[in-house]
Amino acid sequence: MADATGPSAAPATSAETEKKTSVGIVEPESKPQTAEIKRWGDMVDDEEQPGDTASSSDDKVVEELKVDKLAIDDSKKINKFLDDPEDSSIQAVTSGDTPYTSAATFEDLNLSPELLKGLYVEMKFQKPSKIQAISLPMILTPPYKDLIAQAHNGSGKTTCFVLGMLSRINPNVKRPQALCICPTRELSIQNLEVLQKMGKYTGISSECAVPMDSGNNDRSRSRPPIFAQVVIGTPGTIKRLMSQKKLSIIDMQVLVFDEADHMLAKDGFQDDSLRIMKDIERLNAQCQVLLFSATFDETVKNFVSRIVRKDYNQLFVKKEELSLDSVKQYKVYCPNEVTKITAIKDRILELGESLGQTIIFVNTKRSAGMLHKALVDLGYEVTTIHGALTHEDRDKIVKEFKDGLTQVLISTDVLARGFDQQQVNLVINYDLPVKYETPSEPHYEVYLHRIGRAGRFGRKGAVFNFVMTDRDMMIMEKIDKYFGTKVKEVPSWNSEEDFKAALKEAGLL
DNA sequence: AAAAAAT
Repeated sequence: MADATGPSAAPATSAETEKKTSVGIVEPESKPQTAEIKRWGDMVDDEEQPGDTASSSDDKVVEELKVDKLAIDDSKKINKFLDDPEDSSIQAVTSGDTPYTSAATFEDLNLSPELLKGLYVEMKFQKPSKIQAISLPMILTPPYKDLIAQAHNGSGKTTCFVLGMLSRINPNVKRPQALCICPTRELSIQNLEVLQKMGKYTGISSECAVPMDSGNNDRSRSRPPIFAQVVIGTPGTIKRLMSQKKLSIIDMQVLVFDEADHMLAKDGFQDDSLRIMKDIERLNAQCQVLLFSATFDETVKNFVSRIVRKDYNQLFVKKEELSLDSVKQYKVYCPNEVTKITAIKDRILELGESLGQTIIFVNTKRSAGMLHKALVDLGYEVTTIHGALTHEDRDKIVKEFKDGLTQVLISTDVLARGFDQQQVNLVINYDLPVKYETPSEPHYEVYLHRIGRAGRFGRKGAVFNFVMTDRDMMIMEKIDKYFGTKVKEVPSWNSEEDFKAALKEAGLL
């Protein structure tokens, strides 16, 4: 148990010279991938790492995996309407000399028959996505090392950690063995639903640990202890259950942080997350920690690499390759609030359901309420979600949207991350996401997460960024520069043709 | 003071 923690705890076989090859991640040899490029071991973290991590980065091997788009198209693309989200590089850094082989099929992963059945029958998956192919062997191969994994929005990260949790449960132990912490109630519920679907045939028990009925007076202290084998929830509730001894962590094998960059940011849930992690670590030093997100800015990246166990694996994507090609981004100049509302009304809502579903992001609850009232007063059916609503209302609004009963959802950043609704083709940034402390700076991570609500799993999508002020103009320029994109301008907010042309170009009309 | 979580 304790021997799995130290850097020296690598498996007995430690042939220094074999390190490069033994660490390798082998691409599935299925296709004639002549265009595949591999680069080995020469580039350690391109970030400047002071002395403290020198020893750990020495024994890491970096590999850049690139699959040429054409090679994929030629070979196995079945659905030509889906852009392949896999065709960008993921940078893998493995540690120690554990060999990993990329999983070409789910069968390669030694999953239980019940779990495989869940993947094929319930989830209707055929083969692992790129992040799944690379990360799952790292997650599932003993010795169980911590993993920091970045992958594109909608590329299937949830499946990675859900499979990780499900496949490590001892069915005979009827106590919590896997814990997943999420930033919002909605994401916790969504992840639990995925886990229950995927694990349908496994008999594994699971439970959500999120704040309960807000409607009544807080009698929530009478919550019973948790015996479920997998627990997914929000930090405050998890922390409370732990301190009340209603959530046993003695058997914990896997600890997952979804949206890990936010969970471990100091303006996020750093304190709660660290507390939970430390408590579990203290009782259970071998517990595997998995950190997943589409974004890790340099600060967080540096921080998280220090808090996981020394001998960890990591997968990262360059920020210039993080934007989804399948989601076309636009900016629209609107001189004032009224024109923003008119543009939504005349250019978007009037098109009706042909666009699929739409999410309109705003920066504040007040802005959400204002826009909601304006559109409802104009006679349109929109729903709105933000953190000031009751839990019941939030659940209801999300459910209606997921069931397709509502087409247009106004939201604060409560749904910016992780929310997965495949029918969302259009995202509107009614307000541009900015950093709170420095409102002239874009919030790059929030921007990327918001636009990632469209284009799930390679689907086509469009984003309209409403630009009202000079400051907004600058923010869009900074976003372009940061992500290496060139967000096109819709010439006139008042032109039906302009919008239709944009939507057509995005593949939505 | 913000989004969110929770006290």
